Amino acid sequence: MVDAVHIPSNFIHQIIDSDLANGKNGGRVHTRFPPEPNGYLHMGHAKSICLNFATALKYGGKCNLRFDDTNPEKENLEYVESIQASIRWLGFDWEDRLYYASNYFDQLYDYAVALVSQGKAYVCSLTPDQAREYRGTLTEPGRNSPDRERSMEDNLDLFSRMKNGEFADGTYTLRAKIDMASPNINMRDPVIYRIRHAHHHQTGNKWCIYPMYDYTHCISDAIEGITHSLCTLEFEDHRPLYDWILDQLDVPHHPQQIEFARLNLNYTVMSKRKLKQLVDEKLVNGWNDPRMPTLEGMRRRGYTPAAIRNLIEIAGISKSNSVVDVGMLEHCLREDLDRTSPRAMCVLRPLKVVLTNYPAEKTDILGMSRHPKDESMGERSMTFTRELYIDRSDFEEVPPPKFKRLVPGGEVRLRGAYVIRCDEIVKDAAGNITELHCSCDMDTLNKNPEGRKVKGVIHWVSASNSISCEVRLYERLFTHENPDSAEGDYRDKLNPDSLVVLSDCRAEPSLASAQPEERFQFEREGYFCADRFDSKPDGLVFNLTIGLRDTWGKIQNT
RNA sequence: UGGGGUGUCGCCAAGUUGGUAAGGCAACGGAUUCUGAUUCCGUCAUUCGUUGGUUCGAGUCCAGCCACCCCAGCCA
Repeated sequence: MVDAVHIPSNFIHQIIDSDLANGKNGGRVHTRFPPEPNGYLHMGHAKSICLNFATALKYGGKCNLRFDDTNPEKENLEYVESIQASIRWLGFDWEDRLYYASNYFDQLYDYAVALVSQGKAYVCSLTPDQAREYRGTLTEPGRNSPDRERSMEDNLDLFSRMKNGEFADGTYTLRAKIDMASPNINMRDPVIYRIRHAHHHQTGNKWCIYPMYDYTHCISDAIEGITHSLCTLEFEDHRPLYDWILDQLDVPHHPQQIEFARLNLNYTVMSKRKLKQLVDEKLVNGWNDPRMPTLEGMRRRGYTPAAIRNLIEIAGISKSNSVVDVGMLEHCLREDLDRTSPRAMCVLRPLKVVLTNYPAEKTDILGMSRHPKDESMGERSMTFTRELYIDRSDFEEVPPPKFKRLVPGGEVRLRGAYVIRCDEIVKDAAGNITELHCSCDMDTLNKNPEGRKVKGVIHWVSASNSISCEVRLYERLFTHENPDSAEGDYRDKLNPDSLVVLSDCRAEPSLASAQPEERFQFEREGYFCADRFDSKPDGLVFNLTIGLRDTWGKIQNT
């Protein structure tokens, strides 16, 4: 459990401060994160998780995990498990407070009976189509159901028979009796129970009627003693119903619902429907594809929980619909990764370099710090040999202006080793560069050459003393800032280069022991992590989490 | 054209009793650097959707207007 998540004060905390000052709730603060187990958690959920848990932490309160499992047909255990794993991974702990709305089905039923007994709810036989027609429109009031004045006795009997399984799905519903003319459509006698002969992942076949969200959520909150029920903006219109239900019933407590804006990020989609479509149409490789904004995908990609938490912190909590720039997330990521990742060298696109003046049998064992600013990470060693690999992008036969890497006749420093000069370019029959013949200035180990400045520093690996590995390079899934925008299908805005697999990269020997999910900074390239599922000791696979800031690349593109 | 919300710098976002626009991201300069990384300095809203009004004084109060988001599931 992270003990310090700082959500900066926001309008919700101001409400809580004022509640506390007024002695409301006996000084308690109790929140909950209430996912429906009908899919995997994504970045949007992370906001709610952080807000709810961090708020509890800030005020010395508690936060429950409650599965809002009132629609069995869409839910399953796999989601229940994945959701818990993701919340733990993010760094939060609900201790012994894991609940399910289905825990309350008996109480919920009793409360419904109480409502019927008070004449505040009735059994309705309208079909879904009829119900829609009776509901009216945004600008016209609805009409009362013909069943609205059914006697309390008959309602009780019918509701009990609904529960006992005497009726088929869709034949009856239980509706709250409120006001069919309300300008708020949620108040036009909303359905609170429907018949569903479906197996439930928690309650099995015990029930064939299931309570609706609006009816369930407020009562669940009340039962759990939730003080502040935080939810997203689209539920603002539901608040009157939330309060109405609790006002009718003899519940132990009346929580306050407060709404905040969802998290939106540019260059991605967040809707469950679209995410599912990407998976189903194999546009990505599953829900945990490293390009997905799901927490499982981001985890596999190498994102750190701290970076995600930090983004939520700096993005803030408000009520305005906004789109956060992924650049902010990337900033949080690099900030955390730079601090925590040991450095290593890995040549992504190898180009052989032969040091003509370096004896074939000679070798240098070079010690290099794992982190330039954190000595506690220690050192690793690399073997320097006559034949090396450098990255193809670090050599240009015809260099662009301001290029400060290797060029014909030019010098460059091999990081942590010697300064070399390119003397000869070797090409194959097709004119492709196959190797470089260079000379090594043997007097430049750990010291600068006399009388000249060598500006460029590039990374390298010994040809014989390095290991082969696969590297998966990821970019943003979409090329379009707003894939959801009106023009065109979001799938047409997918980035064709979002995944590039490099199968013969050369890594320094110390990387051989990389464990799944272990993170590194490959110097001058970016942050990588060993793939959680595919990386094996004899077949290392690294995922690019995020590249280093690339001002050179930016200069070139302008 | 019903109801509920929101509009402060390219992107987030503070601004609580009206007193003269925080911060972060991005961007742009520059310094340091054996990662074109990191770090470090500096620049970046006479203006708060808009029009009026009240006031010595308004992002903050009042009125009108405009734009955008959400709601007509027996989904959550």
